[in-house]
Amino acid sequence: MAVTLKQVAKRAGVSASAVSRTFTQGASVSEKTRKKVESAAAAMGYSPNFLARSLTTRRTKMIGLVSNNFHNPIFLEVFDLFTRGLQECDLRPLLVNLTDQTDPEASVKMLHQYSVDGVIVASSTLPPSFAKAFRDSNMPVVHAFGRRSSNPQVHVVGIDNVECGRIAGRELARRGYKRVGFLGGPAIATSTRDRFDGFIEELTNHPKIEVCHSFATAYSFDAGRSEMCRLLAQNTPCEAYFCGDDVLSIGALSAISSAGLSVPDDVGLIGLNDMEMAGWENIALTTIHQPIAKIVRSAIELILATLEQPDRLPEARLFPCHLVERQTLRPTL
Amino acid sequence: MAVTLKQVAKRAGVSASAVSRTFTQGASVSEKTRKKVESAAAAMGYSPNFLARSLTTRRTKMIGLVSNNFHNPIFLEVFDLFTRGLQECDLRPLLVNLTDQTDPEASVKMLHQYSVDGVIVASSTLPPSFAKAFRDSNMPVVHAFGRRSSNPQVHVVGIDNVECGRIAGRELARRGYKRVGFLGGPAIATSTRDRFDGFIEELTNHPKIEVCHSFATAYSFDAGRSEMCRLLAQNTPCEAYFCGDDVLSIGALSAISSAGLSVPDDVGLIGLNDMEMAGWENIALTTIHQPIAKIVRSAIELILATLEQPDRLPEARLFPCHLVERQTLRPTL
DNA sequence: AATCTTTTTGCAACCGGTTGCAAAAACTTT
DNA sequence: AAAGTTTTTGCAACCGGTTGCAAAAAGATT
Repeated sequence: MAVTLKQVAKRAGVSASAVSRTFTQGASVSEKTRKKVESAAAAMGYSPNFLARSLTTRRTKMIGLVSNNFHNPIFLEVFDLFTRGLQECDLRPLLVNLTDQTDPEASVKMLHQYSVDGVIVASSTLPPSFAKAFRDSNMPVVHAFGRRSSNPQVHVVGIDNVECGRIAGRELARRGYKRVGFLGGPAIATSTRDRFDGFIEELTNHPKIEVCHSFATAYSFDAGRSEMCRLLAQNTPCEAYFCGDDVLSIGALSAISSAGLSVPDDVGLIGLNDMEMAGWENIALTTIHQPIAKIVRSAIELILATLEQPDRLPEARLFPCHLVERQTLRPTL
Repeated sequence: MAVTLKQVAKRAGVSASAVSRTFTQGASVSEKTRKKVESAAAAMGYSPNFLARSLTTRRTKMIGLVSNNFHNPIFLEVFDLFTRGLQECDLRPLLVNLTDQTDPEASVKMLHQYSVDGVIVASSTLPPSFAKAFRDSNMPVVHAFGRRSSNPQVHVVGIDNVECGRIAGRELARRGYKRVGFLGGPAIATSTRDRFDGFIEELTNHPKIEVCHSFATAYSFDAGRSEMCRLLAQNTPCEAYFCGDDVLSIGALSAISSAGLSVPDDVGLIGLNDMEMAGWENIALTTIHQPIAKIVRSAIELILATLEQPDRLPEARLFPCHLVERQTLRPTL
């Protein structure tokens, strides 16, 4: 079916090596044979088979792009950035959805069988067993949106979630709220824990502020909404909440307005991510901006560097986040 | 680095063929050698290299998943469904983002070089030159969310956009609106044209209803918002609009509330897609449900069938859509 | 024109597997 | 036990490329 190198060689009246060399960067071919080969190839519609090539070059130029976040709209942007960024570097993402996966080894094995050059794990809610499996895979791995570990064994690119918690805490304190809440994502997610820890830490500097907390079952609108409904039904809801994520905040927002309350007059809200939707006029969420584009770019750079130099020491690149003020916190007193 | 078949063969004391056969479905190996091979393989951590295998089997089990819709949140769901569905069939999606691509041939060539078994194009806004390039690629191609053509040369799975336009028109008429508008996506997108045509066609049955139309620059929140702002600033906005897509509707919704108007009292709105967000309580969009999960499942089935039987005639599978009533149209009089 | 360099070329082995084929081994049947 | 049948096995060729190496061709130098 497909045209092979040998057929081109025959037609061009040269050896197979000559054809191969015309299609490999920096190989030695005379201008004359190159022309012959190129015209034969063009006439026959030949282009080299990357997979066959990969057998000897040991490079497939495929990168496993692994995630389990297919319900948070911010990840559409993440996928967009990753795919475009990788394509620019002449790499192809082999997409792996971990959602249904129970066995971490299975995914690692599969990526290995497809000989991907490296793996980018894009997830903030990766179960530890998966993190471990990828770490032990002896493929170059970069964990984007991951957590810096005290003893990193894999590259991590993301934000300092603890610091984000502090920023949120500081901001609520500054606005004079006296009773504040943390409405986190899944309690098991490391990102949730870190944000929580930072939040609490910061607020210990303000002993007069009362702090409570609860966790939604997922990073999703529904989870945010139902958790906020529950909180509002309690006797004493807080004056303001730090939500572990924008989509959670938007769910909470919906719960608040359903309850006939208004934001920021009755309840204050601060999110995290600054997803596109947070800026929509009917949402106008005050939130902590996470520099996704930078994270993605950096993750790609890091994986490229690791391909060049596989024994590179694991590195953690954490980007600073900043507050974006919109309309869900009351003004400073 | 990686363990090869030959090493396993040596350790197990059998020929390479024996090892190969142990790892191929339905090959003839005695229980005894299978055991020997399996224990050697397990001890060495061997698993067959799919790409090397693909050279002889001519199956990579990779499917190109091509799209240019990375800004409409519904596509996150689409990607989720596709990746999970493909994984269940033991296929791997090689994701291609067409956004920056100017040359259709380049993508086709790349997919060819990676020897994908087939291609799923998931896009409702595919420029014709791309559609043509994929059609001519002589790979199995299924166009999901595509348009049925009068002379189909590629499989299409999607909805009947013309019929959706009719449904919307019929519904607005039924509600007694006398002045209705079509607020479409990009005017070049075939899906937009079809929805428009159906809408107009239906409303010719109601000569007393006045119809106007305009097109947003993209299927996005911002585009919907700014177009609706423009419309509201006119002297005589319509009583109700059919928006070509939910995300457009949500943008329009925002424009309407910013203008101090309310939905559905001042302006009625009907969308198309029934994305998750449409059901959120603070949005509650009345919309036409597009059965994404069915479309995705069907697209996968169709590509599988085409892999089995490559000369299958091009087929168009269009799924019926139905109205989901929420709170953005006024009740029937 | 003869010699020395440099570049280009083809051969052959290899990457990691699969598979048709015929021989070998294992069963059946008589 | 011999003959016939079925299953299992290894050899060798192949899938579509790349690459080290030595020979051939081209170019430079005297």
